[in-house]
Amino acid sequence: MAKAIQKRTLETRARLIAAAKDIIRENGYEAMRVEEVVLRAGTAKGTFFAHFRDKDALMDLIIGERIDEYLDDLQSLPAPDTPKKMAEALLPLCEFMTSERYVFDVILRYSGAAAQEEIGTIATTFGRQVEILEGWLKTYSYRNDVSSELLAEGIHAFMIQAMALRFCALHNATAINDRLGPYLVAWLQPKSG
Amino acid sequence: MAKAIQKRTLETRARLIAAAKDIIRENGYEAMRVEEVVLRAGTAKGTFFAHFRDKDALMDLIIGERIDEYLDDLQSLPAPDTPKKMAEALLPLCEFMTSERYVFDVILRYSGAAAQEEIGTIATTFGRQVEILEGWLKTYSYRNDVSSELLAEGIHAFMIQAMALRFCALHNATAINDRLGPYLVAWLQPKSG
DNA sequence: CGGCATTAATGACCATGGTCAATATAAAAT
DNA sequence: ATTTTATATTGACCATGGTCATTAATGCCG
Repeated sequence: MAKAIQKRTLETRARLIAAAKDIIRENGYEAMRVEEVVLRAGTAKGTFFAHFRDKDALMDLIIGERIDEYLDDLQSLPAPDTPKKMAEALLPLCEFMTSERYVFDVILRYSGAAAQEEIGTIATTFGRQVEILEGWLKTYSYRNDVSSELLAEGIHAFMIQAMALRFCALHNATAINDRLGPYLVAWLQPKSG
Repeated sequence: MAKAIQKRTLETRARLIAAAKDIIRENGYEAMRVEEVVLRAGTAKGTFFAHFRDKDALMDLIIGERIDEYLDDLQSLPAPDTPKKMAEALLPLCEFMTSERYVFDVILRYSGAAAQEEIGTIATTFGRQVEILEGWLKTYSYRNDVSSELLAEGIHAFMIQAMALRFCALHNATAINDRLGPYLVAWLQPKSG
């Protein structure tokens, strides 16, 4: 049996999401409070949790949506033909992901598909990102001793690493791309065995 | 001026830590509640926060201590001469780090030196780990087109990636080492340019 | 219509981490 | 020993996410 979702439901949900986005636009992701969302949306608190498993589930949705926009941009770009250019192409996405400590935390938490069962929006975007990277890797052959899937996963790992070090007191002097660039060169164009 | 810490302070602190460890031993990391710690230690709640910035700071301490033990083990081992053996050597540490979703979350949060200013225990262990890896990399030359520091950071990135995928609904079928092994082979012994 | 079943919304309530002005204790100065 | 200062402890209180039994809409059917 289909769910038979009422129109009202969709409206309420839309109002909640809109309210959350407003708050984020005004004061950033970290500032989002369920109470405030619910107040602006004109619903009771319980309603929020009838629509979203928890606060993070809504964050996952909103952040994931945003990531998807960056991936759209990436996809409209020509495949970069050097590791350095690749790092540059990925920079805007990295910058968004690290725009707030809180945002990066949510992404880390959900990228590993935190919510055990369901695959959330962010986790989905990660799959998509790996696909885009694989496309790039097939366009220009960087190295061919390993599968492009493995290469793509590696790029992902290095992105996370470069971003994480941004928040590290010991290492935050270096810009993301001054770190990601060398990583990708070493990963995609090793000089020898 | 030195702080002139009282003996009492150290005792209280020790009681708090001991209580927390007891709870963890009995019911796991996730189960640790400040209220319960304080109850067992026989102090007021406020005392807890006079000793630790927040709950996570204590977790950082306890988990970091544990990681240090694993690093001691690693250090007492002979340097592994192949990427595969390296992955095997790192397995116990990886298993501890992923023993609970919550533990991995704390590690991720604090590895990037979450608490902006102070360098916590976990962040410190990460520095130490990189040192150990660098030692290994210098003993047997894997590849020499890049610095061993960069290589060590890469190994770290791949460890995180392999562990994160453990919690991913899409990828949790693969064992950590079936993933880490290939990563390290590709990273440390690339076959060509 | 007017009942009837299904789905949505409500808000009082709970769990838990965290704060802070007030108080008690220890160490130093007289 | 008494006063003074520094440090540690306290617990009532707050902030915020999350729950759930109850109530209200909605839509269907005769």
